[in-house]
Amino acid sequence: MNERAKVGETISFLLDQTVRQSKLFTQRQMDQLGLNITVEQWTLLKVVAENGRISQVDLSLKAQKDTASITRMLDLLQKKDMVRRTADDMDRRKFLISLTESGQIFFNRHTAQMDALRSKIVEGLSDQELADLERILERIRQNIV
Amino acid sequence: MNERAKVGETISFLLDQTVRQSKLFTQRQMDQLGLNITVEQWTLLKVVAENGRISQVDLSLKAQKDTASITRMLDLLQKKDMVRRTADDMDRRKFLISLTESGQIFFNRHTAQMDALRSKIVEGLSDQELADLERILERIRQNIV
DNA sequence: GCTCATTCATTGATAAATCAACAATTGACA
DNA sequence: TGTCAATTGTTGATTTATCAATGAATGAGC
Repeated sequence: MNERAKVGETISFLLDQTVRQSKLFTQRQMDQLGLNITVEQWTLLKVVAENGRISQVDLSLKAQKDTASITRMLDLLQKKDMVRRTADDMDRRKFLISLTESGQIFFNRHTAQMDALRSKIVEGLSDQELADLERILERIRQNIV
Repeated sequence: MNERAKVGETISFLLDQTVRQSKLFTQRQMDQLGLNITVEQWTLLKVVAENGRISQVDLSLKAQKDTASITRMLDLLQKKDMVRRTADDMDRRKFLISLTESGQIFFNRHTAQMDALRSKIVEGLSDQELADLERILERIRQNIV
């Protein structure tokens, strides 16, 4: 391994750029489709759709985001009438987050498009390559615990 | 390919998390070492070190960042007396960016540590796996042009 | 039953990313 | 030479991430 690699040659740089540009690509496609939400907001919406009536801490675990980020993203999604916060009778510190009716409709209406975008990003990669990628990323994640 | 994968199972999510957590890991190590700059600022510093006397547009190309981000990051690095902006005699729209003396000293002093951190992230990956990773990321980048 | 540590959600400060709009220059070309 | 489009850097608005600190509520242990 070359310890004196230029910035543009390092794996971290490549990883970072790839992720950022994928997100940018997805965002622009979403804007063109007129979705009017961000990539991150879609991800959060999807987690809520998959887990309905979930607390913000659990949401932060599933989405792997800081609870502070979750709070602010939920504020925005709530303004767009996509999600609601319901007080938890069992634990008054908590809110249970769920999709609103229009949030559910929005999610259903755009899931296929979003899946297609996601597929486009890994287009042309074989199952073997995808498996390799997952394994490598897993290893990296172990390295930084 | 499963079109109905949960968020946590998608490649985009894995990529995103890996990059974010690598950055977080690196930042915390840097904080412990007392570097007092951010991961992104180090990257920019490194690009300047590699390209001395470079314009902000060229810097934005090398670092693959928006010129707006470059402007603000340079403001911060300038406050820390790491870089300077010198007026370009040939083109009065431009500044030429270079390391200050203390910026150069700082960069020299910490390069080995930063290289070590970078190595730690890909520890245990074979040359073959690194090559695979680069190829796969390259393919993804082609997909989103 | 009380106390005290923990948990949950929020807020503030700071950094970085994106887009859009802008002023000052530059340079192409009619 | 004069005009006009393009380039360079900056700023503003918005979103997301990080950490630290906070108030309210919970629950474990005495």
